[in-house]
Amino acid sequence: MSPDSAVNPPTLSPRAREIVAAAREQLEQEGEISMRRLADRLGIKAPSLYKHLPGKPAVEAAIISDAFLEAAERFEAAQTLRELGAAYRAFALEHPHVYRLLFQGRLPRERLTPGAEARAAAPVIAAAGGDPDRARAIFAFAHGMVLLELDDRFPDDADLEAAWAAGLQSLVGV
Amino acid sequence: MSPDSAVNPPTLSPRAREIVAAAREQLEQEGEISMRRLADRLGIKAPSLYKHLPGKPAVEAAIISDAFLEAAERFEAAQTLRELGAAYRAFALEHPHVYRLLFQGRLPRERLTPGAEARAAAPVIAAAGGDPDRARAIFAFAHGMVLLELDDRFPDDADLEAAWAAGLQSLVGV
DNA sequence: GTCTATACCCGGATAGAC
DNA sequence: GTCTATCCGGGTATAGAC
Repeated sequence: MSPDSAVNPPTLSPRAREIVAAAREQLEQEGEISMRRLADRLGIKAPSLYKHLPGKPAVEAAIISDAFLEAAERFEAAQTLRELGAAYRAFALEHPHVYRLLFQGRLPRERLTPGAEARAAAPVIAAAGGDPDRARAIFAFAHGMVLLELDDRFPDDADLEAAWAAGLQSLVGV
Repeated sequence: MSPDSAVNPPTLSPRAREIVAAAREQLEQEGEISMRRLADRLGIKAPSLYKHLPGKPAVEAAIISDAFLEAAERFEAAQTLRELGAAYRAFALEHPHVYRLLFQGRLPRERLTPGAEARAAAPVIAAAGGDPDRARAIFAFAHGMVLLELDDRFPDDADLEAAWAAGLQSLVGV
């Protein structure tokens, strides 16, 4: 067996990569992916997309794998837990729709680049000092803060910096 | 002006109440509301629904208002923060789709029964000792934990009781 | 191989007849 | 109060032209 006989994910053709790039753009700009509008964007008809990728879930999986690695790089650059929290929030606010694709709903793990999810998670685990329960609590706090902010759940005058500081200080004792 | 001249929400007719009850059932059982299947459930055609309620968002808003009050009653019964956390998680696990309707995405506040959202939030604020930053951090933690659990984001062998305990202990110092 | 046209099924919603 | 007919928007499968 050759090394790239891996089933997940199938290696993408150059044309498929172009489609995925356009889909990422569409997601960022429109907030969702529509196969029909994605085809418009590329100047082709919707069914043509299916010659390059098996369907919408495959397009999403490719975006997810890429974005996990992108996010991981930013998280790895953080030196302190406070920086990690800030990096996490910044990524979510800069790419809200991509954030939701990565962290909301069930993850199609079978379709993802192996290791991509784990690499994004690693900095959080490290910051928790190796305690998995604490790491999960910190992750849940950050995820909850980001989603509540993206979903406009906090009052307009809420001091979110202070809430982040309060949470991180309590959870990690910084 | 009479007391019930309130614009939000419009008082529902008995028939509309029946429709909303059926929609709640559908949401719990199927995980989503479809106006077509909702009509099937009631033995009528989809367009007939629109004679009683203006559309799907109105159906959802009625369910949300009811469910906020339902959840509030359960949260108010909690005596300690540990109990409140347990009550929060239990509600989410018993009614996962309703939970998402209540707490995920933008809330159609204009359509809701006034005060319903605030009443569900009050016990959390009280448990935080009146500190709004801390209350937001606790809420974010609980929301994140619940969503990550519902979305199957934790490993199967994760000890979620321990993660809840770790988070609540840190955040409130119990 | 790459595209197109067509069509199917699902969804929410509206107009107008009974 | 309910109906039928209809529109628009999705994802996607198939057939066939180039």
